Amino acid sequence: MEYKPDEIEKAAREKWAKEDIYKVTNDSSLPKYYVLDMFPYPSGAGLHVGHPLGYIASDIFSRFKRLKGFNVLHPMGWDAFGLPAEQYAIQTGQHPTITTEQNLARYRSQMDMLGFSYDWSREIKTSDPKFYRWTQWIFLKLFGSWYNNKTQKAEPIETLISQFEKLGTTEIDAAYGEEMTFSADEWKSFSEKKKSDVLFNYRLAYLSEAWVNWCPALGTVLANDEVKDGVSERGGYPVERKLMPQWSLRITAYSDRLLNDLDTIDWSESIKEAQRNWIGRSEGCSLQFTINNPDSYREQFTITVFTTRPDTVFGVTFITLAPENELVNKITPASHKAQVEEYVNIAKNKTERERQAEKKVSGIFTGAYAIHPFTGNKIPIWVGEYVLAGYGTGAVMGVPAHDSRDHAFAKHFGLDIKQVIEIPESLATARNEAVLPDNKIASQSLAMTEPYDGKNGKCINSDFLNGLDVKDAIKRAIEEIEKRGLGKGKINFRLRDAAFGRQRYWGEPIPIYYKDGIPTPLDESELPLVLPEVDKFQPTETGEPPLARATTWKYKGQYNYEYTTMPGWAGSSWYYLRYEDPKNDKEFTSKDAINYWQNVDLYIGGAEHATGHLLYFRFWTKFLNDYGLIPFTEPAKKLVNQGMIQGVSAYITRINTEIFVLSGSILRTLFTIPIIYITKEVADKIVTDEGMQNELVDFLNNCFRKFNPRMAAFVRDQDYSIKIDARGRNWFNTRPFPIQEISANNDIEKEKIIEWINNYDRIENTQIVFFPEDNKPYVFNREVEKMSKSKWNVVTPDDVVAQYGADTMRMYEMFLGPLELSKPWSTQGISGVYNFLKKFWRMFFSSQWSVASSQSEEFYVSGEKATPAELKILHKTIKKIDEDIERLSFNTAVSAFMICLNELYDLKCNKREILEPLLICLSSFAPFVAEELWTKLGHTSSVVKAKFPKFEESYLVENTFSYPVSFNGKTRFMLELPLNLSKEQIEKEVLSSEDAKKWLKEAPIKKVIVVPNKIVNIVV
RNA sequence: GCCCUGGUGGUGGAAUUGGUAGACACGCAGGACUUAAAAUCCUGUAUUCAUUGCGAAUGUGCGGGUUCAAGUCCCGCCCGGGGUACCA
Repeated sequence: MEYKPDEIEKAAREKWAKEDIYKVTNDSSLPKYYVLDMFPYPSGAGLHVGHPLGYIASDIFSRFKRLKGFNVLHPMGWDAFGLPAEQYAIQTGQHPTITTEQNLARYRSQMDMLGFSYDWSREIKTSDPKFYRWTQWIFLKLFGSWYNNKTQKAEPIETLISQFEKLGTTEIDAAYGEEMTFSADEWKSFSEKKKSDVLFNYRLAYLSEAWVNWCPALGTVLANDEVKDGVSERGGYPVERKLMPQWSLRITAYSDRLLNDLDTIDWSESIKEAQRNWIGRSEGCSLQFTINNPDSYREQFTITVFTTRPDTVFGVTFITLAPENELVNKITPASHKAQVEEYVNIAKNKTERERQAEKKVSGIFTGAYAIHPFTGNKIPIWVGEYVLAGYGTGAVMGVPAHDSRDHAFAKHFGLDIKQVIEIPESLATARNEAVLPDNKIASQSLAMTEPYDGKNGKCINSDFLNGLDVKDAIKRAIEEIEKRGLGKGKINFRLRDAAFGRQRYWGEPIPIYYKDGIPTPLDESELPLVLPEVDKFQPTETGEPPLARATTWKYKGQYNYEYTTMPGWAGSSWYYLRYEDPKNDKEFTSKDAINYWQNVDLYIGGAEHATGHLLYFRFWTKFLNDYGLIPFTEPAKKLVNQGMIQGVSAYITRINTEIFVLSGSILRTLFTIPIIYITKEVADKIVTDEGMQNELVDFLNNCFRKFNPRMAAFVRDQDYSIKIDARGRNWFNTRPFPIQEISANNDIEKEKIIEWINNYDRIENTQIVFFPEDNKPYVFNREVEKMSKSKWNVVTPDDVVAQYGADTMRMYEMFLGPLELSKPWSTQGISGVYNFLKKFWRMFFSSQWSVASSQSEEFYVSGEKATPAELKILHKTIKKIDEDIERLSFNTAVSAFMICLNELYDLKCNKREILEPLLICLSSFAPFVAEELWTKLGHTSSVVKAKFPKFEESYLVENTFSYPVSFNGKTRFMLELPLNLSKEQIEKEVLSSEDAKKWLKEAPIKKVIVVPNKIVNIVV
């Protein structure tokens, strides 16, 4: 009987569905295991071959754990809120609910096709009010909490209020936005509104005026991790900085714990490192500078800076403020006001992208001076873009000798550079700076051409710090600063609070309404606050978010609800808990469920969520733990990042058709020039080769004449000829072409290109020309990159499954290489896995050993007793598979199956005693084949419920070992010796062997190394 | 720039604790079966030299080192991939 994947897979799918085979219960005496895939966003394109990589791995692991006797929670659901569905809704008017439903139905069917063992009775969807009710509930808890630094826990806001009432701000050590001090009496005298504002300074979910990443094209605010290179991660639209009222979560309160607890979890080093960098802890101190203000009527101000290098305080020669710093306006004397304001305005209004692109130094002198707290010197105060408003105090002390940015700034504006740390001799030499006899360096004063920011060296020119090493000097300087009351030791984090409001429709409503201008939370009992219907998904004419369109969007018909919605990551920050008890309408998850399932044992997903989702995920877990709602502080014990399966895209190069011609005084575009396709090779040649350039110019001029006689006349009349800017690569456009259409040689008949362009670009074929005009096929330029619809390089699993079956697809993706590795998709080699499955199948059919036709073969396994050799092969494989799955080394496990099969095949083994346990091992990789053969073996229950075969060491016991014998480390021959020999006996045996004599000849033996059961090495 | 990764045959990759480098698979070459094809099976396949057989030398990005022994450990470079960037 032939192996027909489509038939057996269909049958198995139906069987599993009918028997509800993957359902798991919460009341089990078995040990639990929780395997989770990262929450997918169901996009319109469906799954491509890259998506299932992690799902296959987690599925194999889940099935394996089930066979090993665990009660395995392996759920799937949908991160259903999000921008693409809403953008689509804006374009088509179709409600995001509908699009989302369609998309996830497609995902679901693809997942079923691949045989994933999800318990679909636990399916969740973030856009379902039954789910987001609890997201809102957690938000309200965050809103009603402050962070007590003393207990290192979130606490109800009421405890803070009662402290305010008793003691004001004294004795409070809380995470806050800005420093506040008031007495209990003052607190009591505050208006309701004022009290509300003050509390927002402490709440974990709060509303404040904040600089945000505003994306005009998307009409919304984005979190830091949603902005890449100054543009939005989704869509690539420019992002501006804007000051606006904004809901945020005080994740910064958890900085320390988020950082420290990384050491307790088994996550990849690269993710942990990315989080450490993102959190960005730095130790230092604050330091105050008073302002030397000649305008005596003006208020006295102080500037506080944050520095990690107080040891360099004597090297301060200027102070720089961020353009956004409020002090700029206050300290600038009238004489400088105009210029400073102009500079500040320009700097503030730049987009993130412009700021990042701008590499040159910019800044302006404010006209004001500060007093150096130790030397009493007057030092100028500048404003500079390189100082960030959001970090530290938005002000830095300029130490140009020992900070590269300060150095660049000082050099550019001709400010003093004062060296205060000795440069180590080796470095000074490397820099060609003369070293004087007494180990002082010639450039120790003014002429430092490069900054030295290293932390090795002793302080010089630094009064009480002189002679101290940097490390000691830092301590000493902080001591002195604290003693003189100029500042105090401080730890700063790079991590910012997370913007939580989105000016969009398709997200969870924020359960807040505004009563007399005071943001007021809904009561828990009033949840869920359900997303209202709106006539359009766009902002209102006055620029308010879409929710403002809903006339009913009022609390008790009276007070306006909050118009912004939650960001995409809200639901995914806690969803893993909901799977444990997905239907509960009394609690987010029951205590019993949490106590049984606990946190995720194995979490598999892409590395792109390193600083976004995975940080919020940990943050919310810690918060819920603070309230005793869950008994653990980390959401996932082990995290594995699967590599990306990239696509290969084919690029076609064409000459930029926007050729401008100066007509009179206006630049006109010549639209009528044909589209000219050239290969990458030709394009590269044109850039450098003048002969080729001339040829192309002639060619273009001919095209004019041929395709546009009027233009040809113009060209002739004006004696116009096209010039090519050899440096300007912009001259060429590249455009992706569907990769599936192209042969392995990367070439294609030109007619095909023309046909495709007609269809997709709607350009008539008379307008398409190739250069040079030979008859050879067009050769493409290939690139390996992310699979994406827009690049026409997407390969779906559907095609692969149709051709080879899901089992082959599953095993092949695993066979490609280590799970964590990224690799381009290629089906080269898939036949190896397919052949394996076919061969495995044939082992179960009677006449397999005759080479005759396969038509008449019947299912047959022998009941004979297995031989020791057969048992050895089986148990070697059981051991290997078990170990490999445990360490997620699926590629080597697949190899092990192949090796096992080859060996059994050589022995012509078709014994049940061997094949049946092997089938169970294979069932987590190829569940369909396994189910079919399992049934044929006469079992009535599913292979899913089988027990993983027990490994018996006794079958593997050997009494001899084949020693590789090497001379000077080079292996020369093998020698089989009994295992029970002593080192001395082994040495004797080896030296007396014929082979050894041949190699030894007369050479004297210096030493013989014998490692029992490993190797023998003879040194001559 | 900084941080994290990785670099092994024609290709994907294996070598888990320093102990036979190249498992397994693809591809390729040759052969069997067949009228033929598909399917299946067998043999070979790191490189170079030698081939009459035995063989020999080289070899895990490059240059050093430690060791009886290095793909694996140490030092210094080069290249690819990913992350991040005025974070004071």
